[in-house]
Amino acid sequence: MNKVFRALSDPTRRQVLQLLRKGPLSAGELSDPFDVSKPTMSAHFAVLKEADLVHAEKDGKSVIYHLKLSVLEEALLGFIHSFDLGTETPKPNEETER
Amino acid sequence: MNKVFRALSDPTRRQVLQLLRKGPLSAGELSDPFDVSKPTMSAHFAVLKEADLVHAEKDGKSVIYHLKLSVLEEALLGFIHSFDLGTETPKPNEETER
DNA sequence: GACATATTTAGATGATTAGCTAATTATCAC
DNA sequence: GTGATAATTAGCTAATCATCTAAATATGTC
Repeated sequence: MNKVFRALSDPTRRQVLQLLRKGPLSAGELSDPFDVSKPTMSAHFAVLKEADLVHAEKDGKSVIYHLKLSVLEEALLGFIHSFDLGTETPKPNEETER
Repeated sequence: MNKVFRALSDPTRRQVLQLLRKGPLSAGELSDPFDVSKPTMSAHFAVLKEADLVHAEKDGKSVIYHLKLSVLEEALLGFIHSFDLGTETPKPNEETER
């Protein structure tokens, strides 16, 4: 969960996730709209993968990235719900990592 | 919105927000549970303030911090909803900052 | 095998970040 | 005003981060 928020802290990575809304895209296709080098984009993909927000699948010369919407939703909605004080399980404290 | 995600990327800051769930707390009270120096916590508060996630109010010698739940919700739910493609207003693209 | 294409790894750099201690500012109580 | 308490600012450091170019690793085509 820490990794999810860390991954989401970069605008480029958030935009990559948005691009994946409509369906899987290759690393190249995902990189095209951005004005940064391929290696830089590759590093962004690695962060998203590490956070389990995307799944990478090799297809010939390409690598196809799939959005893992459920992971994104669980992290964000889970966090938001922890503030609702009523819709939430009596889980008084979590997130003591660092 | 970029600032919100940036602010949320740190576990300490997320925990500060959690502490503020039940009501306003002073800088000192917010710092107590953490094993870092007061100045460091003060810097965290500044980031949260900058993201508009908290409101600071001076009260005598103390500074009382209030959670701005609406800002948090709008940012996170807004982002999540942009993936739902159906529950969402036709706002095709946003977040082009950086 | 030689070449082209797609992506990642290696290695370096400048900027940002979280952390600290020491000093400063603000407020309250005598 | 002195002294105590609460919080922030100043100044520094080590670690992390986003970025780059060049090189390496597939994979497919001829």
